[in-house]
Amino acid sequence: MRDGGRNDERQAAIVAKLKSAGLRTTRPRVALAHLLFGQGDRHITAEALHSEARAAGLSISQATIYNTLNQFHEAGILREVQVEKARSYFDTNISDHHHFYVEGEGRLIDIEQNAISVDKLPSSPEGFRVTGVDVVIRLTK
Amino acid sequence: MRDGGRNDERQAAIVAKLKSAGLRTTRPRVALAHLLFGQGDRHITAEALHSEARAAGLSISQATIYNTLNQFHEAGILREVQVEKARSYFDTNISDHHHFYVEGEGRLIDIEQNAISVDKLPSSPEGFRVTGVDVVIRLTK
DNA sequence: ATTTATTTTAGAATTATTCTAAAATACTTG
DNA sequence: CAAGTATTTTAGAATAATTCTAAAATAAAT
Ligand SMILES: [Mn+2]
Ligand SMILES: [Mn+2]
Ligand SMILES: [Zn+2]
Ligand SMILES: [Zn+2]
Repeated sequence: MRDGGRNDERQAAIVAKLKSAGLRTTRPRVALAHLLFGQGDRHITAEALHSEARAAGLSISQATIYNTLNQFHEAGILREVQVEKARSYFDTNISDHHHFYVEGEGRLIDIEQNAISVDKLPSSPEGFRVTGVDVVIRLTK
Repeated sequence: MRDGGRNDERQAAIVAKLKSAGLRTTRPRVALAHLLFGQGDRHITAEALHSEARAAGLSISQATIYNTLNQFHEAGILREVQVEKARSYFDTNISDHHHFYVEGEGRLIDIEQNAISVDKLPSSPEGFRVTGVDVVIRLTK
């Protein structure tokens, strides 16, 4: 059952992504990278990713889920978003952008950076440099 | 040792604040309110407040620290700020404003609302309303 | 004063996340 | 390829912030 090599291309793209992030291409990492990066931008928690992995028939430990998410984050191919107490979201969209956060549903929605103008930033305190600007607009029904 | 009634005034102000927030004025609540509101705007964690209380000779349980912070928050006299995984900050400044967050030090610094112009907010998804706009500027040395 | 409703508390429970150290796997070298 | 070495994965325990439980203490109402 060939497909003209389309799957091989996706596979190669994932492998290249990990390689160029300085990460070894192990089976669990490649599989999780497929779930994370294979279907457009996503915002996902560790537990949700673990469920998805199990649902996909993969047997990957919880520790590996956390290790992998943290490694991807440190390697710069995932962004960590802090919107609620006690649980991190990981964002496959690493471009500069902001978020709507739907309270109760626990859902994040991207806002393009230029949809908000964060003008005239106050100057940072002496001796510090800006490592990120996070805008979260909280929503309810 | 009189002081012209200045302490009584502060005490009365605290009591009035709790009353008008619909909260009973119990001894632990009044004592914590003094620590929280008696020395200008602050950003503090539950654990830090507990330490301060002990240092001030108060014996207040951990559960009461959490209960009180949550009640003050629900009553609208404290704001809860989510900047790092696994730990909440409570902010005695409940006006609309934003924050610098100094990573590593765990310190929050207020930014007046009009020091940043969050213009042309994108319209919220159909059926939702905005309950808050949080801007966090992360800093490092 | 008595009664009733609320609050405080010690300690246990919960939950996301990290740690540990041993087994498995990936990469390198001969 | 065959060892050897470095990295990764894993089960399960540990950690840490927060919440829960249910009983004792306190506050408000009668
Ligand atoms: Mn991280
Ligand atoms: Mn709360
Ligand atoms: Zn996003
Ligand atoms: Zn503040």
